[in-house]
Amino acid sequence: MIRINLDVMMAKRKMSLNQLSQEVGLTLANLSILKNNKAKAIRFTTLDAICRALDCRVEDIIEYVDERKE
Amino acid sequence: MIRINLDVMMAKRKMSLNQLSQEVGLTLANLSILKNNKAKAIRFTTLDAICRALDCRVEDIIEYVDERKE
DNA sequence: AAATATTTATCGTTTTTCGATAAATATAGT
DNA sequence: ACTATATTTATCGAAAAACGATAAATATTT
Repeated sequence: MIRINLDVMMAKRKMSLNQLSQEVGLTLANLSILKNNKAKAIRFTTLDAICRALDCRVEDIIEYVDERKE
Repeated sequence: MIRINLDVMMAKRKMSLNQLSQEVGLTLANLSILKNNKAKAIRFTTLDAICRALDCRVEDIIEYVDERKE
């Protein structure tokens, strides 16, 4: 199971959706979808832009949760 | 910049493309493309299947390299 | 040399992103 | 309660890309 932790990282950076959408170049609507785990895929260009904007790593945004263990 | 380290993880697990494609349910060709950083996006279902098959985390597969620092 | 593994390419279909936009809902401030 | 702001949700359409199927080229190993 893949979990999106974009909300956590945004909170750590005190960044709003509005700010992030400006920096990343994604619309508010689409960022919101990603943030709430509604997206089914992601382009590497988008992931790159998010990591850059939040100055974080991939694992801060996307997490694999092994459901065999949990 | 997003870097794919699938090859490293496969080596650690001594797993061939053939094996991995069986377990993940992707064709050899498409896995090869992903492994060699030719893919431009990834579905979370695919990422999930890869992490499960290799028993690893997202960051073992996908890495953000900050080009401002390197 | 032969078998095996991997890479690269092309075609067609399906899926999904993503922008644009609008409306609904939630949150915070006065 | 009202208002402004922020976020979520939804729909439409276009563009991008995954992905399967397949085949051929290349590399690797035995």
